[in-house]
Amino acid sequence: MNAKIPASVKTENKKKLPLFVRVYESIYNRLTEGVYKPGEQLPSESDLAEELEVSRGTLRQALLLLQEDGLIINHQGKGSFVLEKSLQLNPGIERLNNPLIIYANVSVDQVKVDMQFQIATDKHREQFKLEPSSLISLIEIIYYSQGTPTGLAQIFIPYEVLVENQVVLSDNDAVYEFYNQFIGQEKLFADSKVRIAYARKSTANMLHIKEGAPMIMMEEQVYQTNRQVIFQKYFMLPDYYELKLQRHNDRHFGKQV
Amino acid sequence: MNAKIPASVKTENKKKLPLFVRVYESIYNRLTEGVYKPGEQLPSESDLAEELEVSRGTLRQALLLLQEDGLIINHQGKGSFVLEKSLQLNPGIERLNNPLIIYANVSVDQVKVDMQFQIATDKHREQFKLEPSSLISLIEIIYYSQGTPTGLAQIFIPYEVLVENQVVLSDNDAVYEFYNQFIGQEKLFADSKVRIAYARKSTANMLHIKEGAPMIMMEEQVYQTNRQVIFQKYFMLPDYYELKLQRHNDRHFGKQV
DNA sequence: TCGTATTTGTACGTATGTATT
DNA sequence: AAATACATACGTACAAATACG
Repeated sequence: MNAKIPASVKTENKKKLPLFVRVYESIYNRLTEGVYKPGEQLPSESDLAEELEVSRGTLRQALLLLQEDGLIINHQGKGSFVLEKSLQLNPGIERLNNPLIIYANVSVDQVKVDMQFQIATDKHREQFKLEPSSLISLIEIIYYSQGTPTGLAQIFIPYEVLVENQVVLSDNDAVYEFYNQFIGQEKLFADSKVRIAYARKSTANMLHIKEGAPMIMMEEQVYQTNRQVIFQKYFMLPDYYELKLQRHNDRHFGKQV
Repeated sequence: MNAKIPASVKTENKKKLPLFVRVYESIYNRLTEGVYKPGEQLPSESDLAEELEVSRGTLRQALLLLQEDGLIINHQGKGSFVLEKSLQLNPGIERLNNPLIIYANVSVDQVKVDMQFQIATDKHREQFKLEPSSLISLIEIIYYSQGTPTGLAQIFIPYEVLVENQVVLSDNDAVYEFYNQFIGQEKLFADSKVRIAYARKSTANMLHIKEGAPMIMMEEQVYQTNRQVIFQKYFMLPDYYELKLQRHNDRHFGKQV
């Protein structure tokens, strides 16, 4: 037990967050600050709980989060251990991020945003469960690195979703900001497909590549709780992109879920 | 409350599994059997716990697993609901599976397995933390659909890992079986990269494609607890493959993990 | 080899907080 | 405003795996 460590996490400012989250953040900070170093064993749950002045159950909730982050690993009978840095994986595309920004091997320093409105096709209407003659907005974003295009995003959002979120439609920058913020929010999930696509004339022109050139294409439906809110496609030029990803084999319990 | 449902899950045969797992399986079965239908509300946690004769905490552990499976969703104050079938996503490549089999849009009905041993290169030695002059086995598997190649797997496994797992090396079929079983086991995870690769002469010959043809390439290091046990590459012909994937935005708590 | 102590995993009961109806 | 339902938190007890003498 280390006496120099602040005794209680309860006294911290963020009072609205659940206790187990604050405990998580507290231990997370110790990990990043090197109080507990890679490979080391954490104090026992009883000791840690006592030190942080929470119940063991609450502490275990926090440790569970750290496990999900891939920062620590628990072994029954042995203890909890900080994983080696080499094993602390950065989150990949299984997190709902914007791969055009995250996975570029050059720095994306410029975007060109274009926005237009279309009458929803039958396919759109079915996907988004829209009324007839609803409007769909198509946001096209071209990503550049030092003047050279690296990729393209095509984002379909029902007009009504934009209205609900009070987006200022007259300003392309505001729309871009909205999109980035919207994708980052919690409780969103997406059903995605990754394949090779070959540039059609229009995309070839936009990305300054030859017609028929292969690109990494990621196509996905994004859901908010139980409603689809976005349909989008990411086109990535193969020279600039490599999708990173963590793959796990969690529980199956004999049953292939 | 439905009186026809067997009262207790405690009396089931599988006594070794934790109670919350048996409760999970019990509710899972009710979902697949349609006792609780998509869109419906589950009984309240208190009722369900009482009916299944477990504590509410244990029931909640089971419900958590169902949530992670993407089968149900909980809303504070409202209740737990079965997700619509359309929203019940099939697990994608974020699960450590063999994409060459899972994501082929044609049925893979034949494989050709080849195995050879190499002296570990410095890169291999570093990756796997091997002694000098260790041996690495390279397993090459070509996947066919009706005689046509669809993809290729190149799997590097240290010889000592094969020995530990008592693999019969003389039989290629046994090696193939071992690999499938090994990949499917629990507590394995992988750091993966997906990009476009262009066929070199040797792979072009194996897959009956032109040199320079684009392929989806997935390259990954597979770890068991804290030791790398496999380095592998999957090459997928773009005509036959589309990688499916679920993307989430879980917790961040203000902090980008 | 065999206990014994330690450590994590599971399970229960209870109480209270918070969001929804 | 009251009732309902899920979320959080605590305390306790025991089981299971591991470590150690």
